Amino acid sequence: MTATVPEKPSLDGLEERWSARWEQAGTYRFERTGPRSEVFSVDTPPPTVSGSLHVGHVFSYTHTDTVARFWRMRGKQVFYPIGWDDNGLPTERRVQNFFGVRCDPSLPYDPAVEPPGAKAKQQLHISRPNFVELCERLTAEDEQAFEDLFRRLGLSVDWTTTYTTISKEARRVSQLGFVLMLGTGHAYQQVAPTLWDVDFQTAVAQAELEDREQPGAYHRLRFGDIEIETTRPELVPACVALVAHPDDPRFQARFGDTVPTPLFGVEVPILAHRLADPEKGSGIAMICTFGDVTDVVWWRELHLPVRSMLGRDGRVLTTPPDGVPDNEAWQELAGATAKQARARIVERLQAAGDLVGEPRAITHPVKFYEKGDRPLEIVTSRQWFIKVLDDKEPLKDQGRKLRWHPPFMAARYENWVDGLNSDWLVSRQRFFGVPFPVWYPIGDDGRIDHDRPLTPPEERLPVDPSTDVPDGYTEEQRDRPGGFAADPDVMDTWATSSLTPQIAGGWGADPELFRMVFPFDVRPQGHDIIRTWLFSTVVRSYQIHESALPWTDAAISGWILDPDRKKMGKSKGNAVTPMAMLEQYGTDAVRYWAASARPGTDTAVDESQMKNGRRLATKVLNASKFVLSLPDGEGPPSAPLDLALLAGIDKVVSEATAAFEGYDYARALERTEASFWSFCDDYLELAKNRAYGGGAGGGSATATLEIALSAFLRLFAPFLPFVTEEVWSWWKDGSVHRAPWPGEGEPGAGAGGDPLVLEAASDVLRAVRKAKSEAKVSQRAAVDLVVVRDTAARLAALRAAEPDLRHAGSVADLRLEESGTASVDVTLAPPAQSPAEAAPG
RNA sequence: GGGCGUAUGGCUCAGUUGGUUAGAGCGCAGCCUUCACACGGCUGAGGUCACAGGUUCGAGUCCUGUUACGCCCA
Repeated sequence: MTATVPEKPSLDGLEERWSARWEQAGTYRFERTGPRSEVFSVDTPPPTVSGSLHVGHVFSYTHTDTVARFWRMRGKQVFYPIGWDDNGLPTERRVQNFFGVRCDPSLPYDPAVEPPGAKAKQQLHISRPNFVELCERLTAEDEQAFEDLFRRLGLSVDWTTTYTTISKEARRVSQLGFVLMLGTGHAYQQVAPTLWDVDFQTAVAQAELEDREQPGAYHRLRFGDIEIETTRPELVPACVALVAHPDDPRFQARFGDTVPTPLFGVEVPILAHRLADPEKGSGIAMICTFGDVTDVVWWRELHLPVRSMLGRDGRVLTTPPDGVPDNEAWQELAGATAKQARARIVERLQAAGDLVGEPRAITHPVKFYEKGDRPLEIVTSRQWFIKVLDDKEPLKDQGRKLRWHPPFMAARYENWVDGLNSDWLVSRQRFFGVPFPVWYPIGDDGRIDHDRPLTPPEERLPVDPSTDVPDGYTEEQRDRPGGFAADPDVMDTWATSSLTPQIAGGWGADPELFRMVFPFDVRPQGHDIIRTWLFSTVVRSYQIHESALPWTDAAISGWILDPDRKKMGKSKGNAVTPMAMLEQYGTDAVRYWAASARPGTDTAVDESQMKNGRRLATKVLNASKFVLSLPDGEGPPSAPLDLALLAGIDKVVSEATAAFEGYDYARALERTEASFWSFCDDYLELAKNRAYGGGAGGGSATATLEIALSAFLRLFAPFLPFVTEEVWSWWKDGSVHRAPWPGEGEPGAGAGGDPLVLEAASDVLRAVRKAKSEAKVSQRAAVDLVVVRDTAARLAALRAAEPDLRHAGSVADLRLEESGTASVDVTLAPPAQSPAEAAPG
């Protein structure tokens, strides 16, 4: 072939070489040509850069990349940006420790601030804009590490379109989304009891909860003549009522009575409510403000007073709630953590004779913030919410309209929406995040008027209300009577990352781009964040973009497990470094492993699969070298064996294409790979002699080899981008990754060959090899006679490839006999004879 | 408690609407240094497809139940 084949082709060093070339040539650059229908847009997950790199990144991002590469070869303009999620708690904590600073949103911006560093004895308090600057400085380094990995992994993202979730542009989009939803009433604020993390001192949303089984104990307490059971005896001072099921005969006569709380003697009513479980404990429970979410329901529905006893730091307040005596028992609790308070009050209850029997140990599920270490408490505070409960049904419809890959993942979404029990709480009492673009007027009496929030016009966004001033006010009026006050909170991370399609697509800033890419084609992501990222993105698009879905397809990838099939976690010390893996096996090999995993399937790290991937890449290199060092093909293919091969390739192409269209990259790879191995093992051996120029049909063979190689390289290109590009560069202009996907209209496509010719010849060849193998002789050993008995149809097919078969097996005499029972008998030449003398021809 | 998924050779997995001797890789065994390939090739051993019923001419594949494991939700 007209090609420049290296003497000794190698896989080493391909990554550096081709990554640089692709960057230089803009191979993966998104071009704004053509309409939306010719664009394939990917809403890529922005990884949390403050976390560590792990194999999971390599895994799922490879899946997306194979699909993006497929569509690029299909002629689409691929919009494949990537973002870095630097917004949120993980970054906040890292920056505090790294720079020795603490954010104080009440401070003004100081352009000359000097962070003291990690070793500082005292944390320096700095303004929110200063803090954000430091976050940006630190995350820039982290982002570089991610970018290095993803480039090494060969992701075909367009590196000119990266974004970060704390960038000015992301803040603009995030705030714009909020302001619009405030205008439509989808966002609202409310003073309400909410789940609260006492360590982070912030409210948390339903989506961030997790139940953890915790040891606890039922304590049977005496309230007058009634005995209740509780796992949280320390909340007795916060008790506002007792509650039993309305149908419970044990308590029906008592509804309306009051009983005194132990130790404090506060009279509380006995009430009826359907949520009281007669089976649980003594059948009657105490309602405290607030011990758990059921307390909140009871409190609301039974119109009970509030007796709060825990502060935002999770400690008992110094002064008792209204109506509760400031007695010795209280003073012993004041200032204690919930855990300490429990131990103290149990002792006192015991001494007072109000504890019946011994506490009964149990394990029960307790709600935690997923990033938290202590059980959540419930405190009353002012928070921002986004309405979702009102839209449950339409949001479920949105989920049904989405094409899920694999389809069963849709159930996760539907389950979650069904289980929603509160609106989406989006405010966080933290610093590093997108601030709410809101101020409040302060009355002349100094009271903040939360009912009349002031928002900036769209063109002023993004703003930081802690340093920016609402229209019509001056900085001097900040926090003064008659002036204004900034909303102190920031948005939940998901409130911003729920807008990644809008951020990446330039919503509100680049209408041309937005029209070309939105709604996106696909959201690839893990199933662990269906309830957060996927759900919240659906909500935002539904509410902002007139009921639009943000994408048509959701490709859900599984989790990566360590080799022992345990969940891969950096804390467990079992995480394999992805860069080391890429260096050891080569990128193509690691991608092969990742792409072998079925969509949505949890997958173990399997180095043997990477070895196999490397073997495949090497095979591609060697087979290509062989094909490309042959004489030029003189087409078109005409020999029956050659047409049979091409028919097989047609089939593989259509299977791989269909698989890719359904996001089943793994099937596409499997089909291609299986076909490629039989191409190498069987077809190549059978066609070799003709290709070298021996016998008739040499031109057909070389033309066929050329067509086949071209197709295989392109079929493999999404999976093995480096080795395929390397080989492509030996004989073609341009990048294989911009070459058209094989299909109809190709040379050799639809030539109408009979696959049986290749199949029958391969079967006989295999039998010959087996005979030689069992006789422990070289595969080059001569065969005197092969007798094939088979059906007329198969013999006819075989006859069409007879010279090829005889050359490939060094067979002197081939006899074909029609028979009902198929068999192949191989008679080797006598061992005394040397191979050279026995060679046929 | 509700939902989803998985169960196939020693290991990791494929098996698309039910159809001829259930496939691959790794591992294992044997052979071959062959003019594309020893960072290789060829050949082979190894499976009552979790269990029990059922539908069917025919079930790894469909239905029912059971068990085990994983995940999501409450």
